[in-house]
Amino acid sequence: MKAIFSHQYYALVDCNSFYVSCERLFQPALKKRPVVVLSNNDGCMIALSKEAKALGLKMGGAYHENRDIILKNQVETFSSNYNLYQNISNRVMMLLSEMSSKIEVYSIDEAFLDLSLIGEQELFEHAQNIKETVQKQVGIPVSVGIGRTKVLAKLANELAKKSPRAKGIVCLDCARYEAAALEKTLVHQIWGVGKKLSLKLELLGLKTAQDLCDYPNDKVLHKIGTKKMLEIRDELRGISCLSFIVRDKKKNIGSSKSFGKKVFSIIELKEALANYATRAAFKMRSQGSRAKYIAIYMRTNPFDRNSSQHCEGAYLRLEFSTLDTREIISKAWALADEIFLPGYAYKKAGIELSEFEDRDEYQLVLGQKINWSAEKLMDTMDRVNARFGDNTLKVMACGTHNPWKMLSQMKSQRHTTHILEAPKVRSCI
DNA sequence: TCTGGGGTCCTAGGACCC
DNA sequence: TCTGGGGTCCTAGGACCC
Repeated sequence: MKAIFSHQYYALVDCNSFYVSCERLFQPALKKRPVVVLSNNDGCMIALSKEAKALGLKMGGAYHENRDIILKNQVETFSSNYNLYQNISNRVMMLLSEMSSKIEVYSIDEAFLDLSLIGEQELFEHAQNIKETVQKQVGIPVSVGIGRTKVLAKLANELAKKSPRAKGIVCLDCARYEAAALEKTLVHQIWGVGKKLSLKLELLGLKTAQDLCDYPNDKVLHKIGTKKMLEIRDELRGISCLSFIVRDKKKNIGSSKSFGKKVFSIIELKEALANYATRAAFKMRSQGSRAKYIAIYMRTNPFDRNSSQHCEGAYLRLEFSTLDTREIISKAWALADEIFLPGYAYKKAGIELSEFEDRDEYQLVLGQKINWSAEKLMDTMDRVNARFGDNTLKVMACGTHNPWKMLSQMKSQRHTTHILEAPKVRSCI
């Protein structure tokens, strides 16, 4: 007889090797084959199938350093295709929200579910149902971890992914299971404990999650990792500290990318910035916001030891918030003029918008006029681009040739978001 | 040749005020 | 020689996440 807790429970549902699973969805022949998905610019590996990991390939590893292994083992390689991944993610999240009273979408491939309406005896069965339903209706394999707090649910999920016996589900619904899980988890594997914090914890002699859970000295923990560290320990003890966040709007929105080649000219760099600004401004308008704060940065390639380095940022705060892509570009360009240094080989640039106000409800200053024509123009531009594809309408500052543009040589089709790239089905009748 | 991009939260310490 | 103290607000930057 197991001692069952009487508590609130959370589930963490995480899609297995999400980007790889999305690619496999449209190419079933890739099942059981080694597959990797590359970051923007085809720089490093950001998603790997189990089979690819077994070859010794690592998450975050540089593509060019592992090309030999990849070619020799015929590893299927894809450039990232975010249109596809976001669309599949939306389908998964929609389904999950139907299976829970409350859902916190934590990232593109994982979500916390509030299980307060599920009876304790039914938790495991519910996890099985979630797993099977997502697999059947969207075609994406997921792992489910259940625990009394978010940190415990996350920990359960890690074990669900690792242990072959668990078959993708770990439910910490009794003291014995919970203790075993804490004992098996090392401090650096705890959610919220990164490299720096785990080093400090290890210096204290704490090796496992159980050690941290049992550690009584609040003062010492606070010194190591402030309030956050204490919250993590309490969550491990089953005391809920991290709130369930139903994310509404983002507080800052950025866009930055590495260039496909070295950029020496400010004209090309500004063109890239105009494109990034366009994207950030569009994302901001989609959530109904307007920005007051604009920051940009540019940097050379830190890996290139033979070239001189320059990395600098600049920002400004507008008198009145804006949602006008043209205004954002012109401010970004002015900032670029301030910090750009000729003679350097720039590799990356980015823009960030923040200090948002609500698009339609914000404080006007005496004498301030709303630029209705700009608002209408932006709305029209967004609608046209939504209907006919990104960049159908754009500001000329974005240029047309974009020689700095990143490489993305192995991208799959936008199967679900672009009509010309949808899979074709042939009838045999 | 080639090493991601996009976020959140927290806090120390500076600036300023009385 | 002695040179206040307490409070608030802001922000850059650190740490972490996927």
